[in-house]
Amino acid sequence: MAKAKRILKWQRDPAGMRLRILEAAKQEFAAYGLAGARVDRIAAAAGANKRMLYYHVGNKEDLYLEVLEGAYEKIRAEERTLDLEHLDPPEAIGRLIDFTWNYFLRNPEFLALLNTENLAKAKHLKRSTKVKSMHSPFVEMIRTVVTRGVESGDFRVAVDPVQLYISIAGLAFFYLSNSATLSVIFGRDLLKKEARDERLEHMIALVLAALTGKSTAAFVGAPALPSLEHRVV
Amino acid sequence: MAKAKRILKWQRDPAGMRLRILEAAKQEFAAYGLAGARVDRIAAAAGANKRMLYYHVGNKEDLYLEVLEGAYEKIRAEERTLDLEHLDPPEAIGRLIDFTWNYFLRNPEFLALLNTENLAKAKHLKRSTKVKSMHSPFVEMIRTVVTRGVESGDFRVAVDPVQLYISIAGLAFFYLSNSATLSVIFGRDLLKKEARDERLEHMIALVLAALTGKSTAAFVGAPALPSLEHRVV
DNA sequence: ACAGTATTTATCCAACGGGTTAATTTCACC
DNA sequence: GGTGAAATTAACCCGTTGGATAAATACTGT
Repeated sequence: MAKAKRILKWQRDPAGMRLRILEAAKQEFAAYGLAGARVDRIAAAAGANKRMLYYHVGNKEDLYLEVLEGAYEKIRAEERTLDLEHLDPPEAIGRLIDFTWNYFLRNPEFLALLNTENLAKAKHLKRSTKVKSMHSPFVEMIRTVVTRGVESGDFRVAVDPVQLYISIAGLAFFYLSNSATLSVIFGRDLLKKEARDERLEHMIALVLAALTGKSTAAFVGAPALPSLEHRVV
Repeated sequence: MAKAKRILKWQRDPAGMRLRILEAAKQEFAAYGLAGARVDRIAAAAGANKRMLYYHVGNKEDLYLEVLEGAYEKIRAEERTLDLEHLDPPEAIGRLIDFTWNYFLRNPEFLALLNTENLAKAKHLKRSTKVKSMHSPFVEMIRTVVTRGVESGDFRVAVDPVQLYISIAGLAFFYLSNSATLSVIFGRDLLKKEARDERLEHMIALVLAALTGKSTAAFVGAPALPSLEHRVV
């Protein structure tokens, strides 16, 4: 019988395959956590065979660490393009908040991955050499903004940049990462457009009011005391 | 051979058993998440047999939901004893922050459970009738404080109580829940005593400064710009 | 063309893990 | 002191899952 060699059964594409595997793995780990993730599902979603994961990346935990490192690289890379140095300090902080918020919104897997890693007490991250090095520049960027703000008189207080960043990230992270449970217990959809806009305004107003001492219009104008009924929908 | 009936192999204690199972389950789910938790480990830790879980509570997910409900009940119950109504508004908010922070510190499993439930998109919580009802009073408690603060002139702004609570919780939650990864990334131990104290001060100062417009001593005096080196340790 | 290597597929398996069945022991009440 | 229900134990079942093996197929340089 003719062996029908003309029909290619598959093409080689190691680089592409690797990317598809990592992308599929990211979604899977984000959706189910490390323990809940299934290697077979990752393979299927990547249009690959399970064996390929082991060939291209390694075992489940190696795969997970690679995904995690990639996630950190991506956000820190985007942050580097923020160019806060050329804005006046309050604007710079506002922009950082805005970016952080929208990045978290656009990349919900990032939040889930961080939670997963913290459940594991960062044991994978500790093994990672890549990740540790990429944060000093980021902290320095914020420190510069704060220093400039204090010198210009825009900020009445000098805050520890790490403390400030954790606060900014926390205001956004908790809201989004826990939106499912918060929506249930407070009986309103925290992810709908108006709620998201309101949250962003609230966060910016809160942080800038504390830093500058001046109440922004947004903060004052926030939809306070919406009604006696807390279900605003 | 003598049957040695005198020696009791075990005693009945259904109520106690149930409690031990729930406590063991809480630790297990908090430590490993829902998917990572092992029914056998829970049984062992409870000093019980695996079969007992199914006898006293139900399957793994029922067990998990019961643990989760218990966790919410516990924090809301403690919050109810805060008695914020009798404090003047800034003090009341400070106290709420202080309580939230310390509760999270004392009950790290609570944070882990919430993360686990959010990974599951709150699908268990949605089935729970108990939990939804117990949050309105809590929101009203905060709303009252805010209203009083605005009326007394202590607060220059009226904030949505839900928004405010999410911010307070977020400031504490993110720091503690993510302390493992953050400690690695920023190269300093965020859980050591001084760091914890500093964080609490920072949070109170941040929120109160935003609400009252007045900079508190604590906020100004925060260990800002610790040095050019961000590793403070 | 051809050899050698890189990539992919098709199976297999041993361990694990949730859940169940059935037998055993304790205790409350008569 | 006997009896039946409640509580507990021990043993097993069976689908799942991470990982491994070996064979097949495509590509590369010569």
